[in-house]
Amino acid sequence: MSEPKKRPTIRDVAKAAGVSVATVSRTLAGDYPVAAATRARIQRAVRDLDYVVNAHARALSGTTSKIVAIVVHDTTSPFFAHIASGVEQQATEAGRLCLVCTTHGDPDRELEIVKLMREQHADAVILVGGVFESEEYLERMSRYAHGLAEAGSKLVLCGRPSLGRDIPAITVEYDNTGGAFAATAHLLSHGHRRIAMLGGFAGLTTSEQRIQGYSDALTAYRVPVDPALVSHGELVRASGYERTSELLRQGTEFTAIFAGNDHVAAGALAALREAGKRVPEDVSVIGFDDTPFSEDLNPPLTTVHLPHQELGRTSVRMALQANGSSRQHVMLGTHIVVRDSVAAAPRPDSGRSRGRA
Amino acid sequence: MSEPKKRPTIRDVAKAAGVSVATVSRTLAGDYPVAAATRARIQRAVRDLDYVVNAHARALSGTTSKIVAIVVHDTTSPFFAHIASGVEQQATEAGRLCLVCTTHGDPDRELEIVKLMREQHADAVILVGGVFESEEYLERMSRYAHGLAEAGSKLVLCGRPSLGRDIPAITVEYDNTGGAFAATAHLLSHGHRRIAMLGGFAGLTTSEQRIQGYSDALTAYRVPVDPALVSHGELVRASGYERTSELLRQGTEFTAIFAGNDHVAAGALAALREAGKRVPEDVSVIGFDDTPFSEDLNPPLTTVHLPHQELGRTSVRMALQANGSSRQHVMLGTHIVVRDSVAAAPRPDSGRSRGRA
DNA sequence: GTGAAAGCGCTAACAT
DNA sequence: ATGTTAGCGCTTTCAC
Repeated sequence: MSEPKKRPTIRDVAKAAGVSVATVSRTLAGDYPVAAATRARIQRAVRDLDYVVNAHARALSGTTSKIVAIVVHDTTSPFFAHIASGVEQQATEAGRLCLVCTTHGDPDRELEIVKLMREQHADAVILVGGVFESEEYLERMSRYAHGLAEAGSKLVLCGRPSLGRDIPAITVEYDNTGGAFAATAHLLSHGHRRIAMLGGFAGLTTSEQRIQGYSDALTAYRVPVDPALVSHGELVRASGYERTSELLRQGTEFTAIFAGNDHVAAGALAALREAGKRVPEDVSVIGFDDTPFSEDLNPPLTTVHLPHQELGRTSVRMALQANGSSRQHVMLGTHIVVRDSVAAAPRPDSGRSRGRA
Repeated sequence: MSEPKKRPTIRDVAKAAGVSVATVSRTLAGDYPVAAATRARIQRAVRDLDYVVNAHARALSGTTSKIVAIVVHDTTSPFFAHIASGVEQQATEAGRLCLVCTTHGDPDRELEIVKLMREQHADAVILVGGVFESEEYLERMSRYAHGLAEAGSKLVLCGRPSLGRDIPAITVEYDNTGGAFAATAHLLSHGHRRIAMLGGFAGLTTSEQRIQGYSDALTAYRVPVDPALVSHGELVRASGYERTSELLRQGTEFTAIFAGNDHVAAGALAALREAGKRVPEDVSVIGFDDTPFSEDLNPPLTTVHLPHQELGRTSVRMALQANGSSRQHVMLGTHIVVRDSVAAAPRPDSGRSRGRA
């Protein structure tokens, strides 16, 4: 076991090139007039010694950390994965490294992570996805925002609602309510009136917005909202499966399902199939997210497309733009992707669907 | 715009608590005897000032950077996403932050990233997935390994073959060849003899191994390998779709498909369906990966399960274990998940499949 | 165009 | 148990 011979420092390079460390630093930074000959000697030394700067030393002496942090609930869900991908790409283009952390939806963990990000002096911290907007949340977020701002980091809220003028945070949202409205209206315009809504956890901002869009659409069509048709739960496949099975078991009447996201839709599809219901002949299903696998579901899923990548890229862009004030607000659009899971509502007397009353 | 009032430093805390910086440092580190009263005063000061350490300063003065880096081709593919998730979780449990970078399969980009990781003094650098094993690759990887080792980082090769004793790198593989063998044997044991292999890019380590497993199984069953049945390409859905369509168009005879991964399988399924072939009655299909959406394909896909999460976790664990030498080697197992896409080969004269000769 | 030197905020000896 | 101090490796005035 040979001594881990210490890495060369800028001083070693300076010595090897016969110049001062200042000159080496300037040459490496590239933003300063340096004689061509000197530069060449330095670059040679760098190569010979296999020198790389120490990012911590650099970050410590003033300049930026070159790090962008993104915090998500979970990295494997396509919703987060695609947003993260957008962040990563844009960060890379901006010469930044990308730190990824997960909270699994735990607010305390989120708090802890934001603290870690402050320690890292990340250039930007991007908080993604829904949260429970309690009083406590507001207060906490306000502290985050200030702490980060003082540490010189930009805070961006991605896919979660704006907090208003007094808090230094950039907001990059997608039109959640609008998307849910469109999805519901799509079903409504196909003649469906009994539409089950498989929502997310009650209280979570994203869930509430989607349910809001659902209600708004119903109201616009003068269809009363039946509480028996809306349920809350985790937006995962198993939950979609269970909630749909339960609806069927209870004998609740419905001709369409608006799933809180595509995972839930996949579960609903499976439950329906198992119960012998045909989609879309007996029951129509519409999803939310438009993740890549949606087109391979059985049948291919009609769903609402969210601009995941763009959400991520925009977040980074806003945070990093030089003259950017904190507290900007952008809202990205959504649109429906029509595939094969929605059809006209079956005639009420056709008897295939629920009870022949 | 108020002055960005500078963040408090350890010195401010020391002053506020009426102690020396050393005491503060020790208290915060927690690994040193400090009088209860003193500790309390310090913690109070920390809270009052909203102090957080500067990770760069800490990293600079000797100790570790608390960072684990993972480099993947692409973050959105479930294969990488799930491995990354395992890495992230284990890193978090070990009190590390997780840096994620993507190469999009570009070896030069990989080189660049490894350099960045050296700058960051990451505790561990985990390179994930297949590579093109050229001479150049070997040489390059050897340089990586030494550069990283000198910077005090552990290098782990995850899901790529070991490089042998002389290179300081930990290898965490899954049984790629074995998995491919099992998949092919599964088809063979169902009576299939004409099995199309939709492989990955030629030259990529992972592709070669899977094709090797395929050939080995065929050979074990004394079935000749027909080059017309094996193709190379990107392991994405579109490629699976196109290659399958092409096979059909050419009139190549086959009763089963071994897809290089589940995305390719999804594409193959779509192409088959479009061509009026039933799966598994006319053609059987087996995938590779077992990503969550596989069970929702039409029909639910029989596939080879890879221990993604475990691969990630193990990589971190090996790299971080105190007494761990560099250059260990672990191989994780795989297994077949049976669903509905494989059935007995159709009787050759049943006429449903390819040419009635 | 180049050098000298003062930190950046922290940890780890080394004292006491 | 606590304090003093010397760096860690780099950037950045300020001189020349």
